[in-house]
Amino acid sequence: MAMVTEMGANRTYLAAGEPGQLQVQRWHHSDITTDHQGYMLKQLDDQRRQELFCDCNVLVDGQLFKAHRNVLFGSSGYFRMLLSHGAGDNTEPVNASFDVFSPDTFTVILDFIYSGQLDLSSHNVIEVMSAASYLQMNNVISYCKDFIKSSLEISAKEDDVRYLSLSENSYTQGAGDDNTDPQSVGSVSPPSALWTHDSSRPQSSRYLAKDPDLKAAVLKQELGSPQSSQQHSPEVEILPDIEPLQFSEPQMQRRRRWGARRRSHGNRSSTNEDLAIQEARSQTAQKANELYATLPTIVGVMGLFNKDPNPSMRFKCPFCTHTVKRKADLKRHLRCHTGERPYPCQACNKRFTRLEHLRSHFETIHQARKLVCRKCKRQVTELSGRVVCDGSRSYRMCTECIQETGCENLPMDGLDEANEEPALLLGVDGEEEDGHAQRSWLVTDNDDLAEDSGADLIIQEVDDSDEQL
DNA sequence: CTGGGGAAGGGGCCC
DNA sequence: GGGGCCCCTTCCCCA
Repeated sequence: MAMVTEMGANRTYLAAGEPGQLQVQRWHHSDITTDHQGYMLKQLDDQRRQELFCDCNVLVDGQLFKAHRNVLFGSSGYFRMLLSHGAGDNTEPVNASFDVFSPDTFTVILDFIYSGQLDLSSHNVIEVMSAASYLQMNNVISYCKDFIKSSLEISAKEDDVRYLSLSENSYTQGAGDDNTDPQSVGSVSPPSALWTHDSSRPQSSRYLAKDPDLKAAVLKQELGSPQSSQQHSPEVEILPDIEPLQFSEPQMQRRRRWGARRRSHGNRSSTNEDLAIQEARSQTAQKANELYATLPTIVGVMGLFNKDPNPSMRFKCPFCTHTVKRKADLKRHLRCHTGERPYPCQACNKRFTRLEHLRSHFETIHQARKLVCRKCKRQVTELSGRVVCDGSRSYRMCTECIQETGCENLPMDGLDEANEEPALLLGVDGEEEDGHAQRSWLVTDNDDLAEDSGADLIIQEVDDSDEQL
């Protein structure tokens, strides 16, 4: 038997027998496959709407939904477990009841199951994600995450390299300030979703699902839609009613870092870019607040989590599968999803999700509280070592290593760090930062610095909406 | 390319 | 509920 694959035609066929003999050919064409899958899904959806052959009754908060157990089985881990228990008896209709999400939410979920179209908006995405998590529909969770990410532009770390390259280009081209188009920077795509703009519909964004099965399922409907002629690939369309923000929080941090670097090189500007960042930050805070406002109604879930034999009240994160015992811990955890960083370091402008992280950062980076020589790693006492500054960073070095590296040859300005640091921390316009950055590898004589119990650390919990950059 | 070390981030839990 | 501590993992930089 010979198998021939024509990649170009995306066609595979199997030929049996010798030339001249009867050949059995099976051939597969992707268009036909997706066409057939879409057609079948459409048929099932029609049957559901007409309540034909429905063998599953789902009661959601008093509202009855009818569906096919095969479809639910194939779409949801929850239903897979539920239905597999009664797999032996397929004659009786299956009943399921939910009160942990609303009928509207289940309508969105069910429509997605039968059509591949997920009707997400900023108002329902949290609850849809929570319901999807409950129903163990990982693909829906993933799409909700992408929707939220794209809305908040909480970019993942995969974007770092691309962003930095953009930043480098923007900021190292001399007049980078005015040339920095927020749109160009904000166009970094979320890692698992592709966004494009439909020119026929301004102000809207289209979500391109990467799930091939989903694409196939949706293809039929797309082909049948009036817009299909404009499309080159099957897509799942989500029409967000909130505009994607221009900058994510990590992106803004990097912009700020680059901005500080530029300022330290004497290129100061605080006009359109700062305003754009301020606006974006304000929007991020607003979106986070909107998300928080919806949480109390959905995060409290009673049940078995992590195979805990004792059922207890735990709070489930609407963005992931993580559960915590305390609401306060959930609030803390949510910051890793919302991108909130309410604790800025006034010395270097880096922002943190927790006060303790800020404190740790400040003590490690700016106060040199570790009594270890940075070079030789030996213990350093106040007599055997000194604090050495490198830009905004401070280290301790033993006397021998200081002599080896030649740091002692650097000018010592007799700076009293204990008095200098609070002023530095209070500064917000970068002036102090500039002065500090110029004092590269200074050796200071202040030994009280390390033992000071953090009094130098001025902590401000900043309201993002009116923060000065 | 790889391994080590430091910094950052996140979870659990106690006060 | 907030603050803080401890522990672990991940990321990033550098040799």
